[in-house]
Amino acid sequence: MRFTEQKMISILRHRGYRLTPQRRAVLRVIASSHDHLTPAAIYERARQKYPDIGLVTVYRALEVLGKLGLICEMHTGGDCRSYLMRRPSGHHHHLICSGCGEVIDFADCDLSSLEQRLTQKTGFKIEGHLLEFFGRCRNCQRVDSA
Amino acid sequence: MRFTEQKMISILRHRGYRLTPQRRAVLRVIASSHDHLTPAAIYERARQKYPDIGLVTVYRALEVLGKLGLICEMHTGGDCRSYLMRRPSGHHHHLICSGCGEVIDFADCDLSSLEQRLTQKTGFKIEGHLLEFFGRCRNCQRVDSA
DNA sequence: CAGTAACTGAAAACCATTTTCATTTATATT
DNA sequence: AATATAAATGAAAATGGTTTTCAGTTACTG
Ligand SMILES: [Mn+2]
Ligand SMILES: [Mn+2]
Ligand SMILES: [Zn+2]
Ligand SMILES: [Zn+2]
Repeated sequence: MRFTEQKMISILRHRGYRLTPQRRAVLRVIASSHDHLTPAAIYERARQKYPDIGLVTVYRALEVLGKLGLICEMHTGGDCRSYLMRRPSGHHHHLICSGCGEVIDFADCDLSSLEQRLTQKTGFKIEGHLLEFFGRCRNCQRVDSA
Repeated sequence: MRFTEQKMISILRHRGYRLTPQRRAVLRVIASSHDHLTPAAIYERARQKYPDIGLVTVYRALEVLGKLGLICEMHTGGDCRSYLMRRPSGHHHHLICSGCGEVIDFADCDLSSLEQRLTQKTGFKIEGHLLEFFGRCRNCQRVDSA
């Protein structure tokens, strides 16, 4: 389940943000892509709908969408350029292929018992977590062993 | 349990790397700090032992230490400037206070059943994971509610 | 229709990290 | 100890993603 473009627009406006053609273009790109996209990639695609859009504006749109909880970031372990991405509407995590970059979303993380233990031991009030798995997809495993 | 400076030196040399005073300085900083340090912070401290060291050299030393598995990186969820840090000698994770930045290491993550499930569902061969918790430490909770 | 705050784009600034390259140095070999 | 040499260093410049600045434009309210 994911937010539709319409749903995103209504959330945006409901929160007092203006609906500009630039934001519309960014929204459309995000809503219609099945991949996790970098800001630069979103920029490239948005330009097809709206050639005069600036990269700055894409960054600003992503910032707003982030605040609204409509996108989230992906953290690769490596050199960690934080990748912005489209987002299924709920909490989820990633399984990332270190070979080809393929990303699989998954949502069923159960860390609650671990969280409890940590809270007990440290007194921290835990508010969130970041969890990403790295590995090789089927294809890359095949190539590896060839 | 953590590596001693001596242990780190012996690993370094055993792998054919030269032992320079600069690397010695970086190693000493890392081995003697109880905190997670940024490259810049390591640079500042290393200069006290070895005033002529360059920041570039710190980066290069950290790269080598990374290859040798003597340090690892910390990923904050936020704007994700990857922080290099000192490392207890084994696999571990972080519990990070979003208020004051305090970091607590912990090692007992059991994600194997989740990993198995993912492997079965996706065919991925999972090689590693990134797990960080965010929350508020006792102090910051107190300040929050004041 | 205004009136106004929100929004935009170009350019410049930022800033952590990397690259380049000429010089120095740690180490192995005589 | 002197020598040879590949590895390591530091200054400076380059990179590249992201943010800031600022003057002009525009979406919305009334
Ligand atoms: Mn995702
Ligand atoms: Mn740690
Ligand atoms: Zn792959
Ligand atoms: Zn705190």
